[in-house]
Amino acid sequence: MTSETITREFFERPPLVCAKEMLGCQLTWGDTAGIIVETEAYAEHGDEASHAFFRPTTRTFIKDLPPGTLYIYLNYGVHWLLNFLTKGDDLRGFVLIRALQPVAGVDLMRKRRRLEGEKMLCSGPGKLTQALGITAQWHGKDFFSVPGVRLTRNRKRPRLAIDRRIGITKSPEFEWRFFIADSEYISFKKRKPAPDP
DNA sequence: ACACGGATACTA
DNA sequence: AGTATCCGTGTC
Repeated sequence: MTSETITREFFERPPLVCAKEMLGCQLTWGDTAGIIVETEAYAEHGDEASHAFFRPTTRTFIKDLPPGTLYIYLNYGVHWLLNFLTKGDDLRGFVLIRALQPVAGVDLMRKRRRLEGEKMLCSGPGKLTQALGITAQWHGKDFFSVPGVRLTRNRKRPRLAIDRRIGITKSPEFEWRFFIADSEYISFKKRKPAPDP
């Protein structure tokens, strides 16, 4: 099976493009790994849900650091959330990793999560960081300089599904959440289709 | 439906 | 220093 390693050029594109293209890629983090099955995009400009909209330090972060830098922060005082900085020419922002399908180190994930069920291990942005052992110690680090960590594409493009982002109150209308349509490992069931008029 | 939780960044 | 903010999870 061919396996292509993702390099920095991947992230030299807009967050919407990267968020879609990361689906189906394998994220390896030390002794654990998972297929990315769900992502969300956040834009530097025009997106009120992005930290860049209300935090000067996040705008500085985007300006000063290279594409592929990890942006990790604590949410609700409990969960670390993993984001990648992406920089297209004039469209910059972040991709939030929201769910993985576990493929390696599953027993270690179970131990860290104190859970047995495989589908529960990484089916949420806070769950997957706990399963992979990700904390703020990698915040601001260049993904391509972290030992034992890599992104690879080792399967054909999955069938995409699109929906609104989850858990936000600002700019809720943007359909910037992407997931693998038939995956059993996403964080949130697909919204019911709108009833016929 | 609701409690839990704390680092961060911004104000003063 | 003090406080408002927050892109969730698990259990009720």
